[in-house]
Amino acid sequence: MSDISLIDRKPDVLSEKCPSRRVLNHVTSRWGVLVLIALQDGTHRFSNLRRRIGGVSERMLAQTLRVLEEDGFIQRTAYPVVPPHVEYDLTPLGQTVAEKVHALAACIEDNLGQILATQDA
Amino acid sequence: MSDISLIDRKPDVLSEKCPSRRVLNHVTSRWGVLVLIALQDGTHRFSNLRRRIGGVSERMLAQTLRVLEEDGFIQRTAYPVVPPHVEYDLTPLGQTVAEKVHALAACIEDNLGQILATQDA
DNA sequence: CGGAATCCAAGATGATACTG
DNA sequence: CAGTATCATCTTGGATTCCG
Repeated sequence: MSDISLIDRKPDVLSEKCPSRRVLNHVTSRWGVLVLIALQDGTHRFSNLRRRIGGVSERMLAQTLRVLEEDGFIQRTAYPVVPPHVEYDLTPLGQTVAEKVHALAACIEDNLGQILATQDA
Repeated sequence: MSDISLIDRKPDVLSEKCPSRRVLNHVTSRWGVLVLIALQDGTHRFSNLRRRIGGVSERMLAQTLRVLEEDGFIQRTAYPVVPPHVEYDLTPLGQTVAEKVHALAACIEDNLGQILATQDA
């Protein structure tokens, strides 16, 4: 007797236990979304990213970068010099995901007028 | 002297004060993503949705539905009968957004194998 | 059935100070 | 520069109870 959860044929975010949901949460986290978008135009250093993403704290930026690196979306490159020099890039997979995230954000930006009007009504 | 923040020419999620970021947070919230995906195949009732989205509590489902309705992504229709009968649908704008969200989720589901392998390494 | 209200636990986030 | 450690806070989320 086969157990579908063991075979795990097809990931499904609607299923409570599916690991895809955890990854999705990383990507759609408050700062994860913005980091992916900010990295779309190429390599960035830590403080550069921090300036680019309005309102993010050092702590949350570092944490978000670490999580997204663990998932394989971000490539971290540290040059052993002083003062430290660390660069962040999207991996190929990261670029794919970033495109989707960016499309979503753009969609919201494009319709923001309508959305805000709806809320007022 | 023009104030760009007042003119608000172009919404930008990377800007701390931009209202688009608030909306983006609603859409990418833990349950918001899943509600939008679950509603893609048409009308659903409350308890139906609750069963479909693994792990969501009544409280969070109700709250998420309300927020997404306020943003104009979801249409709520209550029939004045007893017992109560309430239906939820995506609005046209909601469908647009749901497509982007679904594309993102599908992208993660498709690459889940690679992602999990990366994490183990 | 479809919620709203309350209470409480857990996790996310931030400010600050410190370090290699 | 690029973080980490610590502590305080603020938000999220869940369980339960009650209601039209």
